[in-house]
Amino acid sequence: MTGRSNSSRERILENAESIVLEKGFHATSIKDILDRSAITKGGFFYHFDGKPGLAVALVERYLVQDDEVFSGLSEQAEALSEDPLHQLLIFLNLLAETFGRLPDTHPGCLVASFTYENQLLNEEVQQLMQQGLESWRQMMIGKLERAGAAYPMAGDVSTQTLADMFTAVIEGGILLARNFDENRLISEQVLAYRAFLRMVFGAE
Amino acid sequence: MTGRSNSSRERILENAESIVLEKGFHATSIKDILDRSAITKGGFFYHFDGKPGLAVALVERYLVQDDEVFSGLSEQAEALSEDPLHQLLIFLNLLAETFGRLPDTHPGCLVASFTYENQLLNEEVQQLMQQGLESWRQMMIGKLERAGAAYPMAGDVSTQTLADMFTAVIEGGILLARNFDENRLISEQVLAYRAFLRMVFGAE
DNA sequence: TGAAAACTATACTTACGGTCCAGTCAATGG
DNA sequence: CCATTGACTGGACCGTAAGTATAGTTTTCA
Repeated sequence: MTGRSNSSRERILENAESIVLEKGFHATSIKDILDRSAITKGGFFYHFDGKPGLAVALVERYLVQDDEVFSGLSEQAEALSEDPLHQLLIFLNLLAETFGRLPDTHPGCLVASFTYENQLLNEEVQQLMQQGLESWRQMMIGKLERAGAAYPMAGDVSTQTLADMFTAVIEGGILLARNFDENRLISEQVLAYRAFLRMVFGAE
Repeated sequence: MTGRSNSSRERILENAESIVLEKGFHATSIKDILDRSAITKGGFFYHFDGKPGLAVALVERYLVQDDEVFSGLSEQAEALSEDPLHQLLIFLNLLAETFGRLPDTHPGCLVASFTYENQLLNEEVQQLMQQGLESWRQMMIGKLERAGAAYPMAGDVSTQTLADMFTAVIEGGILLARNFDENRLISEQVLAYRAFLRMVFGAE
């Protein structure tokens, strides 16, 4: 229990994540990480069980942080309205604003990055990624069901598919944003999804 | 101009693409490709200007093939209806069916894969990727505008954002499909997008 | 048939990447 | 006050990858 350890470990993870999102996991060498993190190889191997161990730690950390963002915005939305549908719509507005406020191009989603290298990653990482996607799905299913209890749902799309669409438009939006170097595109996708939900729930 | 050349080159590209989609570009070694393609290093370097040259050829080929699929489905849809909105809706149905018919998990999108390694790729590749995304956008803008000329559009979402959403749900759907190992998820996202468009155009 | 294209085969250089290990040093606690 | 532990440093080791070189062989087309 030292103050030193946690800060080094966290610093390594933070730098590693940013490099991985730039270049991909395999292309990120341990030396890349060391150079940015002011630590040596030995220090790295003290904290992580090699590169596979780093991958696990990266995903774990990413999912926790992500959950914090979603939870924070959910709480804000719930404080602003009593109505479950309005809460959902406000949540999406807040999320779009959050994406829009980013100063640079969105760095990307670690789960998406790892998805296209998943043959290299051990089963533990793959399970964590699936868990992450599942938790986003369940979060949205919860919001959609609460809204659906108060408002009839049109459009004949299953709640799960509607929930997955949340993840899909964000991941797709990030991809567009990165390629066109326009952050705006993520927010626009989130707001388009919001417009869809408004129609599904017959709101105006 | 020999028959031999084209078949070897094509065989290399086909195998390279499938390995890249499994592991990512950087993690794909030239040897991996040689082993699957029954060719030697000399042969490979005869056809491509190293790995950077391979990347360019891979994207070029991918975009052409992709365009062929979209064009084919568009033509089918246009043969089945005169109405631009119905053509669009049929097109999306055909696309969802195409995804659903895949025997294995969808291999993934090369543009998405390269997006998360774009620091490694030269400007030429990045430009090609952007061109590809732009052409998908323009294809959908065309379809949406033709439908919009015949039917009023509700929902206050810009045509471009609606067009980008096509790419977003597909890329997002592929990501979900790969992680959950359920191809169904792609088709569902395409059909959810279709349901959205139906509402936007007030169809029933 | 002859020239060019499309290769095979092998050897080699260079560099880098992941891993492991032996040692250092400061703080902690008994 | 000394033994132990946590948090490292720095470098050796070994495999592997990209790319080069070169010499020779087969295939195809004109």
